[in-house]
Amino acid sequence: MRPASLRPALLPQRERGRARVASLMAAAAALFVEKGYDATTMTEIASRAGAAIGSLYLFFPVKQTLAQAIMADLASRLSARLEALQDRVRARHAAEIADALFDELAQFLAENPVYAVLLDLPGDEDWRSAIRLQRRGQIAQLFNQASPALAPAQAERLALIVPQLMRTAMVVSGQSPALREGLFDELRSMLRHHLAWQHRDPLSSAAADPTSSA
Amino acid sequence: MRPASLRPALLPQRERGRARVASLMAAAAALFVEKGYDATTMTEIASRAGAAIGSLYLFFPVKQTLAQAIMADLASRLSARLEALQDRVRARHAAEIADALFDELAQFLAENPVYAVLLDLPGDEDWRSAIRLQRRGQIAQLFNQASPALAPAQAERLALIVPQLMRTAMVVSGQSPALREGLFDELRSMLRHHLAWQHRDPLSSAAADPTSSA
Amino acid sequence: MRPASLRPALLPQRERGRARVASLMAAAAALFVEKGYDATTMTEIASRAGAAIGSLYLFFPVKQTLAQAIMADLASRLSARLEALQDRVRARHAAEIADALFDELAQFLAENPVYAVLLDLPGDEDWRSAIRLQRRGQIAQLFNQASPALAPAQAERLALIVPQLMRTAMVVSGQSPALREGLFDELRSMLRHHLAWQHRDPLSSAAADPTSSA
Amino acid sequence: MRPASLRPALLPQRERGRARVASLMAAAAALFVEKGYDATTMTEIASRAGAAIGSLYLFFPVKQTLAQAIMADLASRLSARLEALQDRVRARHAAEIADALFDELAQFLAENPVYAVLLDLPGDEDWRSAIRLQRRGQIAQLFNQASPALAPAQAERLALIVPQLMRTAMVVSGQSPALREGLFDELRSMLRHHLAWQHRDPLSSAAADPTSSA
DNA sequence: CATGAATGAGTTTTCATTCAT
DNA sequence: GATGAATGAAAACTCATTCAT
Repeated sequence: MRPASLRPALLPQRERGRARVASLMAAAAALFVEKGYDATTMTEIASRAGAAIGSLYLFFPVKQTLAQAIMADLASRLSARLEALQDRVRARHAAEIADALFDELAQFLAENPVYAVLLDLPGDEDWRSAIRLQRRGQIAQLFNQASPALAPAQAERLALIVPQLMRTAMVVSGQSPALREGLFDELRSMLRHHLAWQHRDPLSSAAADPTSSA
Repeated sequence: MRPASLRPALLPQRERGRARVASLMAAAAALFVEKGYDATTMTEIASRAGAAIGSLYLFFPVKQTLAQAIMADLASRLSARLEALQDRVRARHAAEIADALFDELAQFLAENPVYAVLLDLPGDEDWRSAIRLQRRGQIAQLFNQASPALAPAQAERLALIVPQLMRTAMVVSGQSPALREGLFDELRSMLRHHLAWQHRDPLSSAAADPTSSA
Repeated sequence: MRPASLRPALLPQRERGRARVASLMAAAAALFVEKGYDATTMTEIASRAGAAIGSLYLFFPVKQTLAQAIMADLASRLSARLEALQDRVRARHAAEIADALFDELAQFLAENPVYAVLLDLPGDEDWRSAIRLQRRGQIAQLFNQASPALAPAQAERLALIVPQLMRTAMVVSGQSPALREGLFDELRSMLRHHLAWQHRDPLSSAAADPTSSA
Repeated sequence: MRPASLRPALLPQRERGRARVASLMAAAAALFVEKGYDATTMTEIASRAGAAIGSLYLFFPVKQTLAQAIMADLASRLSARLEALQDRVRARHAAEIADALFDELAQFLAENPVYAVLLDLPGDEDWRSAIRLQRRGQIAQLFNQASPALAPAQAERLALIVPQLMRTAMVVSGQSPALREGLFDELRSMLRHHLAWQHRDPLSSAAADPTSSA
């Protein structure tokens, strides 16, 4: 493996180029999901996209740039969705926000399984942390607008938790449909109750918690 | 090169061999956690264990067998722990069981981070599914003994969910200690409340759920 | 390492590639003859052909495929020759056919010693049997067209015998030239007389065989 | 691969040692026939013989010494048989000698297929040539005692040819029994006629050869 | 003598990346 | 831009041989 070239990824100028880049990214995404990032070879990607290996390198001079490009695209799509969501749930109860967020993420991950694959790669490159950070920020924002208001620290924690809960749901996508369905509801309700509990009438708190370990 | 699986994994018969196998597995586990499975080379493993590459292949004729051996070991340790746990929580409330299970898994994963790394590898070999299946079965058992009783289907779901919640907790282990601490408690309490809620006095059920989306 | 046969043998599409493939096969053939199949390394082949090891694997992803490619080529050449021969000897006496076949094979093996080397490798892969079978069929055909006609079963036997006689002749190619010369003639005449004898005037048969062991 | 040790093969002193050596040689011979010399590993040989790899090296410090030991044994057995044969066929007709020799070799090779395998290895070590030379000499002797006498040069040639004819018969040992049987007879009669022809009444020679290419 | 672990040079094979056309 | 051949460092894996007990 020679040192990665410094040449930046060529930006496709014409329509034809943009289509080609899209098909290369699609092929790569599909393969990353099927076999994992490491096990997928550049040659395989090119060939699945019906392109020559040279063409692939024209646009993505280093394998990682493919991952980055795919993730940049998905991150911005997700970001847009979350932004739209933000408008819809402003000033709702945290439980409702969680519910909506849950659905949004579920749909997104179902449509773009490669997102999880690439975000969970070992190693911690900067661009990956950056994407995670941005997502966390956006989700925290979402919860910060809840009414009644959440403690900012909890919003932070939820921003970490919710996406992971989603991954749980995804992991079992290979399971029987019935199980998956139930699982989904269970997770969603768990989250909802959690938030409901924390923001119920504080007076009844201590007495009502049958699980308090104290 | 003839097919890789013809050469059987030698099982060490003398003390010296057993020690070497242990040190090789330890070196491999450490490296898998540090750099990921794919990025770790056999040469590196051998060298970290202070062994010759040939010695490594003597016991683990294919890289995958290392992963399998490590996982087989960890799976049986975890299984033993869960069995012990089962005796301690028999006939407790589901919420309590969840709490105890949560702690048990947390400790196990903290001590054996390689467990998560190897179980989450891309691809779906049989031995990996088998390990997952066994774990699910054991955890479901745990919940099936709860009192008041859970629906068996829910026990199944929880057996899927709890380990994932744990992973969530682990994933963020790179975060600031303060955040991690809070996160941990948040997850645990989420689970506890969820179970508490579902199995509280049934009479007050419908009226008391402030989050019902209906 | 994933199973070796997933990476398909690239077939060269440009002139440059075809030339390289030819030179790789030539280098391999030469080395197989010089040192035997097993003792020849892929590295050595590439280097003798003036190519990088990666280029060799580009076209021959497994060592065996080199042997196969070489044999496929030679087998088709030999087949063509035998077909041509068939036209020349149609309806001749079996002894004459044998003689001509003998010469044809002798020349072929002298020009392509690797043919014998690769056909005689230990193990019995399918492609090797297939080549042998085809050759047998073609030679049997040759003898089936003899006049007077041979019993089909004998044609079959000859198809097995003649190539081996040739090998005999080749094996001793390391001997002194004088001996080799005589040997060659001896083998050829043995075959000729054998066939002549069996198909002479049947009336004198029994009485004339001075060697009958009866 | 380190340089071959200079330590000579240990000669087994006690009965137990001799038995072990025999079983090691038997295991090696069997494997050499099954998979070829190169493809057979020392470890495999030891394990098939139920011995430790260390024990194998105790008696055969280099892989080649195994081949040599096996061949030395077989060569002397064959030599003894040929010597016995010599007494039985003294002063017989060359055709009869050939016939008897044919049978003798056939039986020997059927019983000891490893003989052919090891004698035909690529490369030309001295010990191998020596064995071939000795065999040739002995067979030439056989024919030199024929009556009427053969030209010494022809005896030499036959000494080269007959063993090869035998190999022909062996090569097809995988064929259907019927074919094999017929093949055997065909080869034997070919040889018999060849010798009969050459030593018939010289007066009728020219006229009687229907295949003379002149 | 026996044994089984250990060794490491040598082989095959892979694949990200570059180059010539 | 496009293509397909070329590259070679690095990885996986082998196995004859040696060594410690």
